[in-house]
Amino acid sequence: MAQSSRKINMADVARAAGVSMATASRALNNDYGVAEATRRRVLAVAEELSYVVSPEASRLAGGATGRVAVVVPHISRWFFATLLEGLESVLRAADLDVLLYHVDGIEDRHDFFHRLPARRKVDAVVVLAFPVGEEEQRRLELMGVTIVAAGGQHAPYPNVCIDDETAARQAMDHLLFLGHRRIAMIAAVDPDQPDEVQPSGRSNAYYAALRDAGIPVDEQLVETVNWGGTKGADAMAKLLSLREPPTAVYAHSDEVALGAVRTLRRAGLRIPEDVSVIGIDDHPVAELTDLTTVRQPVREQGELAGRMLLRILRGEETEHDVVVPTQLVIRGSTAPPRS
Amino acid sequence: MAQSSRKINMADVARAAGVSMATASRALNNDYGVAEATRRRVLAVAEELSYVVSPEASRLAGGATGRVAVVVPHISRWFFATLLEGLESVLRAADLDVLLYHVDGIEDRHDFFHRLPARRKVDAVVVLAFPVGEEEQRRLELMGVTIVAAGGQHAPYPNVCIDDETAARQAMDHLLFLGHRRIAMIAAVDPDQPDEVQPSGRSNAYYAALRDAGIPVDEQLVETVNWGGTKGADAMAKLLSLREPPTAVYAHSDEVALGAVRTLRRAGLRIPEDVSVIGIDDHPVAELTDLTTVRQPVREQGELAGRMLLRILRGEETEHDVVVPTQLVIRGSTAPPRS
DNA sequence: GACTGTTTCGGAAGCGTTTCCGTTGCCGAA
DNA sequence: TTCGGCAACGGAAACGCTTCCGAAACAGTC
Repeated sequence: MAQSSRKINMADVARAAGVSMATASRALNNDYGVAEATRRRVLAVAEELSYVVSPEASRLAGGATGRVAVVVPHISRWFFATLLEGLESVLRAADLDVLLYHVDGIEDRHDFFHRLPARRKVDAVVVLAFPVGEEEQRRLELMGVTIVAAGGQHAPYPNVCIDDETAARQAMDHLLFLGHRRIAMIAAVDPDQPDEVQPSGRSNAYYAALRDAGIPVDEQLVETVNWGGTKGADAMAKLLSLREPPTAVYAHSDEVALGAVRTLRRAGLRIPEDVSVIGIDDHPVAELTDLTTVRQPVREQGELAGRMLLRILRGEETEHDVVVPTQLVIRGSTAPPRS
Repeated sequence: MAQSSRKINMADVARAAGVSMATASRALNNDYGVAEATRRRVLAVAEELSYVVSPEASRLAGGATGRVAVVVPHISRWFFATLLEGLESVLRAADLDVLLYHVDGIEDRHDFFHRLPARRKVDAVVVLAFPVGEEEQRRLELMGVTIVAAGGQHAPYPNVCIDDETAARQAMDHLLFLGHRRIAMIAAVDPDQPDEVQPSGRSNAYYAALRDAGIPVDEQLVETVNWGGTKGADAMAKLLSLREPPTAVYAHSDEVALGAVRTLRRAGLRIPEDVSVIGIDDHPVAELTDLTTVRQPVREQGELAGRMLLRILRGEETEHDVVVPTQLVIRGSTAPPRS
């Protein structure tokens, strides 16, 4: 019997399970009003026939799409990719499909927010690792879908993130505790994000820590660069050209810190004997390069956001803001200052 | 007249333009068989009513889904994420949506090919950065959609990749040229991939290069580890415990190479004076750590795969296999052996 | 035993397109 | 004048689901 190969639909499943389409639909969607035995039978048949509902038809008829959009910048960078990885894993476990929207640069970003609302392609959107501007918020509202954020800072949506200020403070306090008083900061800004939404907790903490330690701020010790390691290297070079260079460097991220390390090494300086370096994130290469840093649980943030979304989608209550803890990881790039 | 606010559909447009739905549809889709004047009228009306076709309905009725599935392991690793980034950018520019399927581990992988969660949801699937087993190929066929591969090795589908053997050979030849004769290899295997599909070009080249140089193989100098940097560190430790340690180390990837570097540094050895280290990939951190390596254009591979797919989807001819070139990047981790 | 309430389930009406088949109208050729 | 051919267009059947509404079955209550 070489028939088949025809595309099977819900009617086939219903027939095979000996129920009506209505019941089949309810069973497949885990809807209310289906006897447990019936549901199981339908599910079994569906599995057997390796049937999947057509999202188009489902959506057309008024159901959910089973899709969620994930908006994320800079996928190729560890932090963002890892966040995505965590999120994807829980979403997919829940049988939701992930629509990936990579937005690098203001332009992309604008484009995304401008056109997504037109098409109702998803049940929800997750904004990963960047703050959402006001205009953009308005566009999102317009879609009328669930929204969740993660990895960025305080968002107007259910959100999971770290406390940047605390994390930064942990780094600074470690340096201070070691006895450093001349501490430089290499701040990183994302050139692809509008200035107004740049989170600044990591900078604030620098000043706060210094103030609390009674150390006057020397603005020469503060460098601001675009994200990315090579920029960190340049900044370090500038710092080394000061009459009185720092004994320790606090970088906004491990990548930037690594850039600084390169410059220091090339200058023949030893780490940590001559200069201490600390980063934030606990990027995998931090472990490989013996870099002291402040760890943030990245994958977990993605996972938590995913679970949060699931709960909301199910109509359950959920906390609005989740802040995950960070932790100082001491490796070989920090030590007390010489003398 | 506060009527309206009802969602307008193609029927409304057709009516307003004084044509049938059939004609409206054809006009909107730029199909054949519509008088120019009519088409313009329909388009004008649609614009006026700010009407957009419902993608769901459109697809239900027989159009393409406008989506493509991307299957990729280890997103959080630079190589995979970058490939994805390149692919996504061209796909999205072509107005295709990307459905992300992350498969880490045999299990995930099996699950994906077994359940084929993407079936009926996409027009094509792109397999990123891993070889597809025979059984898996059979499952994929089952979806009856276009398939393209990238970043893995020789695939039975249209494919873009580097020539692993050539790349590895470039690394080895560099070491050989510098005068090294005692060269170790730290080979990396992916524990998440079935053995049968592990590409081995990077290993083959080691033996071939040695043979061509007339250097006998010392199996003690070959270490095989799982992907990931810390494993590279362990392997290096083993290598250093040999009676006659290598003067140079060729690692299958930059990450593994970095692991080796850490061990060497901890042992107080200088790079490259005491030991040379070379990797493959040109991972961003290679630049930050002054690591000599063989660059492969990763983002481009993703982009090329995307364009290839686009061409196929449009029914155009396209080359079946694209091999992109690799290139030696000399930095500070390699030098002639001492004395 | 009649009645009410609760589950479980089926019929069938959409949802908004595309596309298969025709039909109509017009032009030039015979 | 008739007719074949062709471009332009219309009717209506899918497409595959969700959900409203009502029927049936059954349990519990007085």
